[in-house]
Amino acid sequence: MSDKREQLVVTALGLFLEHGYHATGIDRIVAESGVAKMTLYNHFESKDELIAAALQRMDEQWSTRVDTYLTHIGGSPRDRLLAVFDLHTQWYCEDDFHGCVFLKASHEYTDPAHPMHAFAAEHYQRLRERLAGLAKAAKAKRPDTLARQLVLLLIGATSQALLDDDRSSATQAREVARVLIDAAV
Amino acid sequence: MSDKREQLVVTALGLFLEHGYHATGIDRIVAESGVAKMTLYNHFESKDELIAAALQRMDEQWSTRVDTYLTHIGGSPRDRLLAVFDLHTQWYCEDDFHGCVFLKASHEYTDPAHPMHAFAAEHYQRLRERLAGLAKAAKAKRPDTLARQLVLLLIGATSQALLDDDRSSATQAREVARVLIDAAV
DNA sequence: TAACGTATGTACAAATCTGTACATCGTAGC
DNA sequence: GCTACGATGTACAGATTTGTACATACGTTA
Repeated sequence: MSDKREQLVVTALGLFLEHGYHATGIDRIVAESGVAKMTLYNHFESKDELIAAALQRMDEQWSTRVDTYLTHIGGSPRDRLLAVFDLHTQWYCEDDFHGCVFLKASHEYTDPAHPMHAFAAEHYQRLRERLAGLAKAAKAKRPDTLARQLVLLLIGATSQALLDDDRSSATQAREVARVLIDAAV
Repeated sequence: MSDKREQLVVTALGLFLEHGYHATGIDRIVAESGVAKMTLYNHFESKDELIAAALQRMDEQWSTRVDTYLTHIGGSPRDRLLAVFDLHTQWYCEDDFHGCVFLKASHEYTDPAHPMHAFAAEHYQRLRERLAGLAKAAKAKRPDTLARQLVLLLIGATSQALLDDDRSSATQAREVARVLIDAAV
């Protein structure tokens, strides 16, 4: 019966996204999740552990989301590289889009050695490796370099989407990506 | 004798950069600046006003820094567009680099209507317009589109430099920028 | 029926947060 | 020397923070 734990992580994730980690208090998480405070501390040792669980969950969520989207899209490796940008456009158009929890973590915990910051870096490292695999399949000359460039574009698009409330930044980044990919094969 | 006000803004800016806005308390700003708390509230009505003053100051600081760097560099408009990326590399290599206060503001205050978020968006809008002017001087076909792409690259480079503790992300973005600029003229 | 694990609600501890009150000190101008 | 003003230090108010104590209730299982 880990229904309560699930509710806590989901509620916390939403609040962290909208208001940040430091600005979101335990009391608010408890109130909005409809769970008793003692239940929270029964499932998690501390607020930091709840944050870590929320990041972990978002990481898994994105992993499967990218997986299912790319397998559903199909097409050539090049098409799938570009499709990642379409997926980001979908994301930015969601009503509850408030940026990326991992970029947010790197901004609130600037020390690279901090667990939250480190996990955020690893999340994007995993994305980078996945794109490098696709780039290699697309016969790019330097797949790792291309993957790094594409992730930089995605991070830029996500940051700009939040900053300018601009849902089109991913299509804009996609145009740049197309030029890069076609130049790299 | 607004020496104290200056000291407060400088100290606050550094703390906001390293720890964020919500995580930085008034007491710490007061302690590290060596100024009495009442002096702070003599110069600023509230913490939010101090944050606003810090953002304002950083905006002016960057404006003059870009100005002096570009006039010192000289060269063609194309060279100066690329030089902006070199300036960012310089920035990332500073010891006290902890990301961008404006991107940080957009992450901690996700509501686009929030004054801090709005000011951050305006800061990058000013940069965008400046780059559009250079792009026009470089005879780019669509200078506004190019400027948007370049700002997206800069935002991506800055976010990635913080996330991955990677001081080379600006040179990486510069490579992409070079391709875009040469394709746009 | 009895026992056990989980969830609950309230109350609280201890620290920290923003902002204020107030008496005092130091200096610059008249 | 006197006045005015900015800066100081301390103490505090009131709210909020994370985390805990404890008695109670519910449901399942033995």
